[in-house]
Parts: sequence; structure tokens; C-alpha cells
Amino acid sequence: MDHILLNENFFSRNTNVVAKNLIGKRLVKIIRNENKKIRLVGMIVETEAYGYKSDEASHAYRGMTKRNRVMFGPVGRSYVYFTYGNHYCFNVTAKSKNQIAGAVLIRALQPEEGIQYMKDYRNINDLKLLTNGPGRITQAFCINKQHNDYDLTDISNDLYIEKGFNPNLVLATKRIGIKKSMHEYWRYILASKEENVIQLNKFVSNKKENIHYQICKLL
DNA sequence: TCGATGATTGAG
DNA sequence: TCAATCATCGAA
Repeated sequence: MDHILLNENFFSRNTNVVAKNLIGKRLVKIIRNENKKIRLVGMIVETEAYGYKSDEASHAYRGMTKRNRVMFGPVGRSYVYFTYGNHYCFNVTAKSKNQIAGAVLIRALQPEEGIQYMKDYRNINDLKLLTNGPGRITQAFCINKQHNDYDLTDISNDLYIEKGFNPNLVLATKRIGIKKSMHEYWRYILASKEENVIQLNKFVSNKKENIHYQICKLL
């Protein structure tokens, strides 16, 4: 069964390359209900890359702290942190051999399996608002601080990332909600081209008209 | 120890 | 547009 999981080699690349290539993959969490295993699954449709020095918006910018230490460790691990007094954000550590630290923030998913459980955890019924934001994902998947530093390449854990499909079109834009290094196009979103018009995936967060983007993957 | 703040969200 | 809300960080 291991062949369906992303492995260490996948995450041992430049953080931006991994962020781009995570689009179309599947985040899976196994929960238990009355001794039955339930799969919560969402396809990754939006990510952001965060680096080390030169990336002022990154938690790792000023070096290692108690909170960000996972970003400096092995790749393919979860980095979960608490923010704004309310929300958890879920990241995957990823960096090439010559990078000191790096992580990819998972910003939006397209719900695929276990949708009713996600709706219950979020206490909403609107599919489009279920997992279209980093804080919404962790609430829908019941991910919190205890899921920090999980090995996401190990299928014996209840949280991992599966191979998905190869998207035709991925766009790069500026990252959301930061005040530094705002010029970098390190946010990646799933899109499609329909009758020559580019359409963002409907589960992407912070959708805006006239969004400025670069096409970074087109098959 | 202490004040400032944040990779957000939901309500108005 | 704005308040909620608290763990974390860096300065004192």
C-alpha cells in the first residue's frame, strides 16, 4: 500500500517545487467511529511555500525556536501551529539538501470523502466553506497541536498524503495574510482552462476578481 | 516578566 | 470593515 503515499524523495526538493507539486495530491486523516475506520479525504487545491533567510514572512526567518523547530528537521513531517488565538494551521516540511528550513502551508482542499463528518466538525452545511482556508481545514479534519511533527510518509499514522492526479494548470500568486516579502509569487492554486478562459478551482480561498497570477504549470 | 502581534475567521 | 482571542516571540 505504500506506493500510494508520497515519500521522502518527494519532499526533499526546493520548498517551492514541493508546494507546486502538492496541488492535486490528497490529504487523508483516519478517524474512528464505533470501531470503524473512517477516511476524511480532501484534494489539495491551494498551497504556500515558506522558507528560511530572505523570506521575511516565514516563521523560520529569525532562526529556530521552540515553535518552528519542525521546519528545520526531517522533511515530510507536519508542522502545526496555533494562531490568532483561534486557529490551527497545517504545514508539511519540505526542503532540498542545501536549504536550512522550509514548510508548505496547506491553504485549501476540495472535499472528497467523509464530507458529513467534516460538516459536523465545522458545524456548517455549505460545501464551499468547508475547507477553503487553513483554519477551516484543521477544524474539518480535527487537526490540532497534538498532530505536530507527524511523519506524513508513514501509512501506520492516521494522517498522511496520498498521490492524486496531475493537474493541467497551476497558477502562482502572492501569498495571503502576510505583511513582509509580499512581492514573492509563492502561493499555488489549482485552475482549469474552459473555452479558453482560466477558472480557479471553486474551493480555493480568498477568491478575487482581477487576481494577478503567473502560469507556472500548463500541460 | 511583559507587550505586541499574527501564514485567520465569521459576523455586521 | 472589524473584533475575537491567546500562544509565541523578542525585548527589557
